[in-house]
Amino acid sequence: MIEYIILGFLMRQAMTGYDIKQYMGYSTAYFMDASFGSIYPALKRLTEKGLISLSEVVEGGKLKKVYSITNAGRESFSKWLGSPIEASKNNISGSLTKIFFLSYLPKEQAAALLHGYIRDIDEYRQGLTKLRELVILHANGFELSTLDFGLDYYTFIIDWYSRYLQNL
Amino acid sequence: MIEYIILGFLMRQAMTGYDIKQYMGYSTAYFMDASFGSIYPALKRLTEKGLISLSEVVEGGKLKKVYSITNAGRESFSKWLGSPIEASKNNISGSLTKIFFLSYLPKEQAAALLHGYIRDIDEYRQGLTKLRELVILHANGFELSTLDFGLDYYTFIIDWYSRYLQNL
DNA sequence: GGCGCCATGTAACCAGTTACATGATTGC
DNA sequence: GCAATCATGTAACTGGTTACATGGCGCC
Repeated sequence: MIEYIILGFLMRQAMTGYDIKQYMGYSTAYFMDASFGSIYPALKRLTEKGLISLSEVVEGGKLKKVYSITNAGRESFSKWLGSPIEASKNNISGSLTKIFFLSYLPKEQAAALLHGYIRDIDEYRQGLTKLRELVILHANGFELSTLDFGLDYYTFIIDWYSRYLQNL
Repeated sequence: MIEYIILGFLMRQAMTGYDIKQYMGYSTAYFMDASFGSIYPALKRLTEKGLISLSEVVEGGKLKKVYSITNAGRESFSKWLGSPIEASKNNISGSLTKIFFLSYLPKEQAAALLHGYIRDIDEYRQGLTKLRELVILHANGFELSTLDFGLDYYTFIIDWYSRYLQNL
């Protein structure tokens, strides 16, 4: 996940590891805020894979490693961005990360992606309704309400993304 | 987390590791579904800590390890259940796990817990509103909408738990 | 005799976080 | 001179998952 966020950031401009952390702080922070302990190793891995490249710069006496995305990196990022959003798990971060970078996807492809996500969530919600019939036989009120939260929650997600899709 | 779920299940009745997995499948599965690879080691740890105890039973030729919660375990569980629900992170599972076991908490304490959670989420939501003013200066529409999702999402959470609190 | 379920467990892996270590620059 | 911020990095830990290994029972 963190690797794709980094690629996404580098799509806009070259950055250092420190910059990336800073930028996260006032952009994706609320749904995704990685630590240096995951950013620096991720930059290392991405460089080894050839998806980004670095140039070492000395600025104000400090050594800076400025990373840029390569063509292979752009390709990898686009492939990931266009792939379906996983609906199965409580994965707000996963879906929001794609929304965040959606400007890098052609409009029709973005619409298709959201459409598929809404369909998958709806399917999952229907599965929950079936589960509810089973659970109601043995669960107490408290236990049942966690399931009802789930139903309401997925309804909210479906509504929100449907509205979002219309405004696209 | 998994350790507290196990303690919660054992509050109701003694169970084997396999039972726990089964029971999760038709109760907490949609927000929390652990694998055997985390259940068995957790049972081992809980036993070592003295929070649960086991009796080995041979039933139908199969060796079963039936686990029961100890007094220390009950105490640990109640302490955890009564402690504040973390509002800071996208932690649906965390809050739902407590809702699921809320019947083990005295009504007033349950109400206080939910009340505190709603207050914390509301505070967090206000922080997001402030962040939005900052973000709007440099973000594009897609980037901003992830933040708007956050605002709508926390509004949903607040509404849901407020309604829940009233029906308690 | 083979499939599906019951039942327990371990080893390797994963995607991160926390805490630590280092050192330079800027501003009071 | 010392605190805050800039800047990079590693080691140990965390809380799991996946895949594997083992074996017995019931049923067709």
